[in-house]
Amino acid sequence: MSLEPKFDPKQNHLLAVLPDAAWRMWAPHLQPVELKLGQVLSESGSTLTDVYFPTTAIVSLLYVMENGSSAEIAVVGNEGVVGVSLFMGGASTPSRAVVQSAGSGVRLANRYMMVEFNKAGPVLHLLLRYTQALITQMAQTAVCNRHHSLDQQLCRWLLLSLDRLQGSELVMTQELIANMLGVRRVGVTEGALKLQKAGLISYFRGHITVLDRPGLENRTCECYRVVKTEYDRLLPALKAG
Amino acid sequence: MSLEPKFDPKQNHLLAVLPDAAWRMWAPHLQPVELKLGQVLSESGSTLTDVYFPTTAIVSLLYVMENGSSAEIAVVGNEGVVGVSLFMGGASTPSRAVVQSAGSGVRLANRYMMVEFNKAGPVLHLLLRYTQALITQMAQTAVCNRHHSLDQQLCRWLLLSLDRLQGSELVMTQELIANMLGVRRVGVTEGALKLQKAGLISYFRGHITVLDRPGLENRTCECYRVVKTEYDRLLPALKAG
DNA sequence: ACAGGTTGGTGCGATACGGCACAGTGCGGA
DNA sequence: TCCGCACTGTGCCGTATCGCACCAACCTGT
Repeated sequence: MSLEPKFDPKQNHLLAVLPDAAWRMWAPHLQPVELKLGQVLSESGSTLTDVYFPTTAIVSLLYVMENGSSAEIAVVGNEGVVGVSLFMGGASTPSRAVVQSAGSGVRLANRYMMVEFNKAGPVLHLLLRYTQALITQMAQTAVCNRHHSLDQQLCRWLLLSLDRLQGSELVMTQELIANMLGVRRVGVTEGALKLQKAGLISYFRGHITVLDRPGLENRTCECYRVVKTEYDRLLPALKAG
Repeated sequence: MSLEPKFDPKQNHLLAVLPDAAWRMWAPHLQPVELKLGQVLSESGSTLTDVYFPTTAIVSLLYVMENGSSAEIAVVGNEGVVGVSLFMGGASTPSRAVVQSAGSGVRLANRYMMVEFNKAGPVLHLLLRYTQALITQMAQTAVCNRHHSLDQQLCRWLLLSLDRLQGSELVMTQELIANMLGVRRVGVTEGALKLQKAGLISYFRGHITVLDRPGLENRTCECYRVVKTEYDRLLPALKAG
């Protein structure tokens, strides 16, 4: 074996604990790659063709907003793998994977990963696609907490809740909403007052009615749309229902 | 069928698009349940025994901090399922599932879910456990963005990066760290200055050396520990490596 | 009809962080 | 050797949000 030790794939902990049979399947197809600082392993929204197992490099999962500012959602080193969306069945994610600390890793083409994935049944596939949508929601929650105003987050929260109900009324006190958003109750009061004065919602003692849904969508940040789009993309069958 | 229409399991979109064969397996075991406002479906850290498919209810995934304040990580309605950690192979998560809007749902005991899960091979199982750890990291990023100071987040970020490197040096400018955390570069400068003056780190033109790791752990918030613990729990084989 | 709890609204000072501008300092290429 | 750039540090001001305290309106049960 002429690989330099620094390219030993087993430096990646996931590969290190792979069952022997799987290791023998994958080993010939693992390509050592040098990962340079700032290198983009996968662009937001693009279809992935490979997964990367970092050995000494560190990769950041970064969400870049429309205005250019960004936030790291998670970090992946030799304990993990970049390209989770492939075996989750989603093919892409709304975040960018960028090398945060230069080093090495190994690349595996999607098709080998798929052999494993395809052993699972359609039910698990469905559940995993849902889970990927859930991951997007979590990531966007992190971004939103970082960058957007309480008012925008309130709109986002109302819309996400509304999407999961039939009518246009929410039974929900401002105190509870505050707990959900992780802010003061008073903050929600102030935000809700603005929305009410703008004629977008009306509420009374724990009952919130949305009067102008497009109005809410205008006020909220991109986060709502990103999450919504991703649910629709990953679970298209649900749109009709 | 004597079920009231409001307990029709197919109101849940995931169940609605289930392949026929799977539906026939599961249908007899789906128990209609009423979900009441504030009801806790799963407590943080406890081992799940059932998954819940909401039909008309909405469930919040809530992270409750040690000091009692909280933040919603994600919301689940009739488009999804509560208890993702079961088919991810993790059995529990550090967040609480609480009913945000009363309504109905159906419950499925873990063992039926496991039939599907077990069709997948050990490789997918490993990858899914990793993914669940990644989910925890994302959720904690959201919580941290909401509740903790830039200084604490900086410590958390340094520690998470350090865990993925060999030595105690990071090659990383303050500007890049700022992009990761989603804050101003100046904010990182100020935080790093404090850490340097406290003797915890030293840095020079893009090279950061951690001098006192326990000191950093003391300064950071619970988020670091939660994430670390969850990685160790879900991927115990990696601890030795 | 009254008491007590729940829900929503207002006020006020403290502060952490953002935006912006600019200065010092060391490295590295021509 | 010198210029330019990258990295870090400082200052100033605006503001969103927090913590806390208190009040007003309304509902519920006895």
